[in-house]
Amino acid sequence: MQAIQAAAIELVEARGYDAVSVEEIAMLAEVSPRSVYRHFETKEGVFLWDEGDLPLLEEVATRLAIVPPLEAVRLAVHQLFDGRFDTDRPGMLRRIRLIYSVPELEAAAQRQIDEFRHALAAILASATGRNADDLRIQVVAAAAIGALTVAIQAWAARNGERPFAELVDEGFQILAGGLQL
Amino acid sequence: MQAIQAAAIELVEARGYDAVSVEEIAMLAEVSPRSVYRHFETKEGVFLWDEGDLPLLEEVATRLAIVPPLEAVRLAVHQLFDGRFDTDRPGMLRRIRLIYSVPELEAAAQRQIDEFRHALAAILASATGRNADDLRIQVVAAAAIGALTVAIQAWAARNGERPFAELVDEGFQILAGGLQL
DNA sequence: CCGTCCATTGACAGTGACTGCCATATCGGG
DNA sequence: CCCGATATGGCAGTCACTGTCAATGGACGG
Repeated sequence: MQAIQAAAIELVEARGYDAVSVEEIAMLAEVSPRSVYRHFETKEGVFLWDEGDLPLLEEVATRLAIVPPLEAVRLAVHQLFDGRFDTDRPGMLRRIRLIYSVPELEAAAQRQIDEFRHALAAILASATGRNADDLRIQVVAAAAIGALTVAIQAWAARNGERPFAELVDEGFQILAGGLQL
Repeated sequence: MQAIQAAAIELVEARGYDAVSVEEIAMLAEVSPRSVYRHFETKEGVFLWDEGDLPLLEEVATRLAIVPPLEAVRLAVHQLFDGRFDTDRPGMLRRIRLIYSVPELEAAAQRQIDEFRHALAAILASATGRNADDLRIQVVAAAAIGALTVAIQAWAARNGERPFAELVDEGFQILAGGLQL
């Protein structure tokens, strides 16, 4: 999977997303086109794939017993992502930039994020004893996710020079402050 | 365009999104498949199309001179959408439910919303004299958009029984309050 | 009433994403 | 050595989407 993703990024950076077919990606990665679809659901999935996305929800859930919701999300993010953004800075930068420069990929990413938002709302609801469709729960989840994606994009826009952790903290601080300008 | 959209909704409600081809939609609407693509960019676009989406940004911009950002967005939304949600309740309900029950459509909607978020951030930036990539600007825009989409989905989830205007106000109140639970 | 122009549409062919199906290879355990 | 499980390749088919060209039909000046 890594080989396929690497080949795909290579080609798309050189020639653009639409101008690269799955067949070409498969050729460069030395697999059959059919095999690409065995490992990834879609062409977009090849670029979005990331090994460490799943455990975040669990981290949030554990912390919810102790700290308020926004705080739980913030801490979980620090725990799981600060390291990755520091150690693999060039790779992450490359991939994030690619995703947000290709509309198709940005949309697919947004879809993934949206699934995560729903899951987060469910966790917040069960932790606070509220209903999952409670407006307050939904708004909190949406705002938290929003701050996170903004932090990611801001990190990439600044070439990864400002620490990701700092951007996350600043974003959540703005949320907690009631969003005055 | 209305005829095509009506035909499309009809078919998809009966048989599901994937089971309906553009060719069938075209047939029911009594046009050629090619003509569908003359009016809509994609199959998804057929369902997302809505005549009154564009003026919102202008409304926000004018109000920004007078009231704070969150307030400007809230008021502009009231001005432009309260009416539509009241007068065409069954139609809006049908379309919103359809969109959010089909992953492909939800993703496409999200993409549209994201474009709007970027535009909103740009407006907020120019109105406050800040840079468009200012983290605070981005977070405010993301949170506002989040509250709006939550309001829309909450409205549909409650069968349109709670007034849309009320849900919007409640959402923005939660944002302004710092998002405690 | 007729020819001309313009815009909208239909028909057709082609590309590429994605899927189902079947044959083949590879490999650890009996 | 064999056997079952799992991964892979090849192939054919569907469907979204695009470029191109020809036909249609209505508006308008003559």
